[in-house]
Amino acid sequence: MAVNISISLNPGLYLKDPQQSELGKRIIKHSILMIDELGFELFNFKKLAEEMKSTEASIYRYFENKHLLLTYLVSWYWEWLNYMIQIKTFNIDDPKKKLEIIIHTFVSISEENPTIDYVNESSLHNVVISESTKVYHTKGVDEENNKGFFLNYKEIVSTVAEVILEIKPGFPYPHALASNLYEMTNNHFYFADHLPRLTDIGNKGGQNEEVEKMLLFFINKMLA
Amino acid sequence: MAVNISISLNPGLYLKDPQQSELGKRIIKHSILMIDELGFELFNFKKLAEEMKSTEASIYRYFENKHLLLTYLVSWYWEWLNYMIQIKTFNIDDPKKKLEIIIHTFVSISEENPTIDYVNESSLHNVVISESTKVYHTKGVDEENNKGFFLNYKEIVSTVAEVILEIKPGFPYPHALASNLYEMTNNHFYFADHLPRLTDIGNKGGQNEEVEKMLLFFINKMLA
DNA sequence: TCACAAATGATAGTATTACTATTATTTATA
DNA sequence: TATAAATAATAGTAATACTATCATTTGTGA
Repeated sequence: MAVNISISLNPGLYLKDPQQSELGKRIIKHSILMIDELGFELFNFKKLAEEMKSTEASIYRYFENKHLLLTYLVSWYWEWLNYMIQIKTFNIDDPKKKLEIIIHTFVSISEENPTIDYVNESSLHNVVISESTKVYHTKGVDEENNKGFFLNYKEIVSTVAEVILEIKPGFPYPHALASNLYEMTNNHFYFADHLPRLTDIGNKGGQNEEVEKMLLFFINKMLA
Repeated sequence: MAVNISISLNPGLYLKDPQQSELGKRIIKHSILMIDELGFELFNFKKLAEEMKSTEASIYRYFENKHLLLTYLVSWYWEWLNYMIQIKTFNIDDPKKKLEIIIHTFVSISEENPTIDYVNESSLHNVVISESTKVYHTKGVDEENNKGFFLNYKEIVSTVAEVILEIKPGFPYPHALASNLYEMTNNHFYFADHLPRLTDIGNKGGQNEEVEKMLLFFINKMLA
């Protein structure tokens, strides 16, 4: 069975929808791999063009610049995460169970069955962990926010916040706890790999389980 | 009384100690103001040189590049935070009280009496809030970490983690909770200003108090 | 106060980056 | 099979991120 999922994203992010053509899909595929490998600063459209045997000019027909390409990729991740959360919590009634599933999804999303062949989910998660804060830490945030570029992130937070309120009606910081759970996940994967003294997660195997356990511990305390 | 505090930082961060000369101090002063105003991406040494009536070449004699300058400024902030925490918790015995003082310091440090005339503490705090994750989210993290560039951050986390363990011996995630408290502070100031749906903090006045109250709520739950 | 070194300024130059423009060629489609 | 659309090939520009060289100013110790 070939499931054809197409993640639909804010058209302001691109000049031409990359999911609608072969070249566009190759841009997505190779940019994820290259940003994962080189980091965002050393990545550029010239290198990407060489790598994927195309030209700079062709890539510029899809994305205005590398910042918007990164924003596109991260939004893709956010939307994919939303999608997985919806599916996996669909017929769960117990909000506590829902939150556990959400946390499990935060932590292990990149190990799900690959859904789309031109996206290496594991590399994309690495990109998100290492580079995603750059998406909204710029002087252009407010303008980009007005264009709706961060709605996919807000949706995640909104979903989780609702579940938190179901578990504990009247909880005073549902959005903060929600965004914090998400940010913590990425931060502590990063810290464990690069700045281990900022976390208690080990940098050997079983990291996912450790982070998941920690997040569960935190929410159990917070929502006790 | 003129107190002459000189914050001592890792010499690997600069080519020539900017705190040892007038020009160096002007670099610190104007770079903080310009990064606050323009954001890190639009900031560069040419603009800085024009602004401070010096030359690019002179600035390059102090800092290898703008990334290391930002790292220097953020380290300055970390060390200043360390210093304030030491002073303010010096003769406090009760660890619970200590943690409350630490949290108050996280939140309101930029409103302390200015300590050093070439540093606008309020602008520097803005720079930290908006740009500091870029300091350690690069492909060079591991190398820079080996050079000890992030020790000042680790010291904060280590101090807070110890206090956490004093309050609750055996607490399983002291470092994670410590780094999370610090990161939350900056994140929620930023979210309140730019992405309000990711937080529950308002973007009107009294933000400091709101964030402080939230952090206190969190630690009370976590360490109950 | 002279001589010398150190710091800074002035100027120029290079490689790379981040694009834009133009024309040629290939591919899809009616 | 003609035509439009997409892509490739190529060239070019302005800005960025530096490096190099030499001139001038400033500080210092004899």
